[in-house]
Amino acid sequence: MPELPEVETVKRGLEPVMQGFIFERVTLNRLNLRFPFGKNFISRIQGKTLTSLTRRGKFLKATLSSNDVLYMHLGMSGRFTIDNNPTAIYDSRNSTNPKHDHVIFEMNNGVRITYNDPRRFGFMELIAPGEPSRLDKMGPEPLDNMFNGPYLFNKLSGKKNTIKSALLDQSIISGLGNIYVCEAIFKAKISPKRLAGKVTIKETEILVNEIKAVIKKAIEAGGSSLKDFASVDGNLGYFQHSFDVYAQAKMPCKVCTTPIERIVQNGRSSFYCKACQK
DNA sequence: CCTTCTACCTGTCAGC
DNA sequence: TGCTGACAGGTAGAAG
Repeated sequence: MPELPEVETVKRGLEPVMQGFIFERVTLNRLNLRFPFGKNFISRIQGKTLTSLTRRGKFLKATLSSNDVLYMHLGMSGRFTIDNNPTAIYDSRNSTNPKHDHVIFEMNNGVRITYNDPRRFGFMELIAPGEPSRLDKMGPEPLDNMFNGPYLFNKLSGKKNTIKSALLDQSIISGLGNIYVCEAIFKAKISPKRLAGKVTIKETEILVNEIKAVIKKAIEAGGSSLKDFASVDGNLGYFQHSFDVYAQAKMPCKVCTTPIERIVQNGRSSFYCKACQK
């Protein structure tokens, strides 16, 4: 269930073993994940240096020495593991079914990176310089200064969908998923059922601050997981983190003890406190 | 254009 | 024990 903080953790884990190194061998164990790997996927990567690895929203973005960019999305269940890393500590909790090992990168430093994804909602795509990509329409990063009260208020004004739905829209803000949207609107005391266009400027300021706080805290938790386990796993951050409302149905609200409710919006679960969130 | 719905995919778990 | 159905949810594209 990787959202921005988990993808950031993965990025930090992969960077030291991939950035600046050459892809010696790329192996695909099937023709597609969610989408087909493009034609010449292997030949366009093999022999190239990964010059920089960054994150944008929930995407990993690997720039190659050819100037092609490899976009990688973990979908729901994607994870990377690092082998032949002398500092890696094997953790059986992270073991994966090898039948879902779909992509293997072998770098010229002797490190092998395996992408495993049981549900195959993830995808990898090579984009040539100047070619349009999915990231073009992506909204600002939550921690960027341009993501602020006035920006969000402006984006929400006039919108007829709910605040829950609007915050999941990656063109408004990138990187948020179901979990951190639930958590952030709880902190901001806004009901998931509120219409986006009805959120006041004052509430928007509070909401922006809570989104930044929730994301920052989760990145820090992911960072400490990475340090402890020296492995790359988008799920680690979640295990260390307990949520105020997400998946807490019927549990007492941490603020007022009212039982947390679960409702379904746009086919997704929302968890909230109907006493605290208006 | 805007919003909502559905497909995609498999592992897990509750209930019978 | 084994079956069935619900659920997890990010994204794209269709439908409304």
